[in-house]
Amino acid sequence: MAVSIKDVAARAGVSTATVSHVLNQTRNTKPATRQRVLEAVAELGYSQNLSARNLAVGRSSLLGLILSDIRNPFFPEITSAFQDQALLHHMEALVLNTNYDTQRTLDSVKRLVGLQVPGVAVVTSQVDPSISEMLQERKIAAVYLDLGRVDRYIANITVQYEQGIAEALEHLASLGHRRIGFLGGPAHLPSSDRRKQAFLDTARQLGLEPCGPVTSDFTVKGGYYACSKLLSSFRPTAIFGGNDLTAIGALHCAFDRGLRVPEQLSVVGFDDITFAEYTQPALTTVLIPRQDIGRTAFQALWHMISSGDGEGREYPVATRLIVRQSTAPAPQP
Amino acid sequence: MAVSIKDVAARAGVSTATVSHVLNQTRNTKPATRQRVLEAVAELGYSQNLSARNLAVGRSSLLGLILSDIRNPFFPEITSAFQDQALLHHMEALVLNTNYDTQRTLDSVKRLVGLQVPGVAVVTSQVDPSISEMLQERKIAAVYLDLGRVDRYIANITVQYEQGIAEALEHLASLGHRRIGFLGGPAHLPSSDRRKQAFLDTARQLGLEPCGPVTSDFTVKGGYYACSKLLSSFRPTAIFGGNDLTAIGALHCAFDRGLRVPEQLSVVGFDDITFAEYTQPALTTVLIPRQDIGRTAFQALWHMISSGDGEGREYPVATRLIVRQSTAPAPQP
DNA sequence: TTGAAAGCGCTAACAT
DNA sequence: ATGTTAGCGCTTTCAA
Repeated sequence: MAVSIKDVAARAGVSTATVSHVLNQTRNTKPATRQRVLEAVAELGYSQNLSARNLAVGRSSLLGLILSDIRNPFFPEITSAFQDQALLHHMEALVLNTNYDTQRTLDSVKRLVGLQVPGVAVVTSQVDPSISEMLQERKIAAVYLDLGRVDRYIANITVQYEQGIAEALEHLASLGHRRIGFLGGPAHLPSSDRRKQAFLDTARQLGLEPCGPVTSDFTVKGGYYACSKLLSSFRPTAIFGGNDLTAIGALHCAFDRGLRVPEQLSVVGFDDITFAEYTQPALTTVLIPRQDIGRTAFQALWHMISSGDGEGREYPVATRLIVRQSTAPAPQP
Repeated sequence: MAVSIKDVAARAGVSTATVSHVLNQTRNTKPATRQRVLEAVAELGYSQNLSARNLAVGRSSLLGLILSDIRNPFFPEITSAFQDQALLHHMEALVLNTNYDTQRTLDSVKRLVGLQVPGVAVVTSQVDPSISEMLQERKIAAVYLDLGRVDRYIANITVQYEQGIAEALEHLASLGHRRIGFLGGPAHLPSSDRRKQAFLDTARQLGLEPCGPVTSDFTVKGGYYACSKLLSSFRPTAIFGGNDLTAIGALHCAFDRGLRVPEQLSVVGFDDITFAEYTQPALTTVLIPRQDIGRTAFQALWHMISSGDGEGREYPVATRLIVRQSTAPAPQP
């Protein structure tokens, strides 16, 4: 039906092997032959059947990218950078959305295994051990976000929250803030815990009075209620959101209480460049470089795939503080 | 290397044909046999090689989803709904990002052709004719957004902006607004043109004084400058953003000029449920049901793929007005 | 109810 | 420098 390599070979008057080699640049060919093949390809509008190719070479040109929620603005940035890198290496990114559902994550991995992908980036807040096991057993390269483990076929990206949080607190302290609230995330999330710990450690070090942490579930609504609780119990002049959605919730909460940000309440959140456009310009943020994460994830996979042994590495990714419209604390009544 | 269908067959003491049929439920098998096969599959941890399967059946289980910008919050919603539908039908969605680049769109299509996908959803603001031609020639089902054409292997989704815009204007008029600005999009975009036209038509019909349109490029920054220009030339009490990013830009502009929204300036934009969480609660919006678009896109493809003839259809998708914190125009100085 | 075997389109030895 | 050909793992017709 569709035009196949045989048609091209016939048209160009060469063997299929030659066509294959020309297309993949996998051995020398006389310029004239090469030319004829390329012409035939163009004339017939031929495009490689990648299923066949993948079957023959035993691995797919697809790379898996498992995300917990593509609708969370955190992830499209990662996706985009990952895809761009993949494209450069003639690979495709197959993005799978798990909706924070462990079972669905497992299913996704199985589907990727069936697709014979050589590598998978797992960018979810939690990773069930069965997932990394399944991948490692099959020698499929995998890179995780803040998993904290490195092994054969297992690489890890560590976001350096600590440094960004320290910068943010130093900034607030230098403006004169002392009572700073923290809206923490779910206790079971390692990244949530690290952020809280970094906040508390740095706050102590700087001699500040940390308020809270009050726990939220890392959603806008959760941030709203946590902030509400925090403002009722303490009188912070600044609030640090445990993640970006939480900080947005805090903004809404401040708005509803008639507290102007940042004049009467400074809010700091996590963020990245694109997302900043959609929110109020008053939000000072710790930037999590999502593009870097996406790019690094690909590179980690690529490294394991192309280096024979598949030995994984640790990839630190720095955060950065973005200051906007900061003010000193308002005088208290 | 990996466990193949042969291994399963051997383990279960049956032929590969039987294994295949059991797995695909494509013919009756004695329950006992079936049982043995399934056990063997479980024990060996077998998963189908989809490359081989796709090669054999001549079509991939992948569906293409071409987006102009995955980082624009408009698209992840669509992606998510599309993927969910695909999953229900045991298909994968391969999401490709074109960054509004025509050449890259063309490349994406070629890659999808190579992957033997049976269908492609093209959700970009512009579609080069060469793309729909290439797909149609190869009998690959395609669905477009606001392309305005239906044919064999070509379906179309039409977003009913007109109705949503009319509702919005009626709403503003009923509050007492009369001078309403419009921030239009690029002239070459059909959807941009339709929105502007709908605005002007309805405004005339309601006896309002339309201000503008001032043209923007459908970005936040573009909306900011367009709004700035509009406010300098006219004295509108309300502004209608040509798309969601534009409306956000208008909000920022109003903020920077010290105009409170909506007390001193009502801003209406396009939006959808999720996105609304990230923006100010003051923005009344015409909701573009992105989930509906994603779901409908899949269904359109599926219909063409499974109905023998591949005849495309027209799929209208309604918009909806979401009113928030609306106010009457402030008394003018 | 099951099995044998011929492809699907491509790659990569091995030949020439 | 190029051609021949044996698979890759699966589906599916045809036989049994």
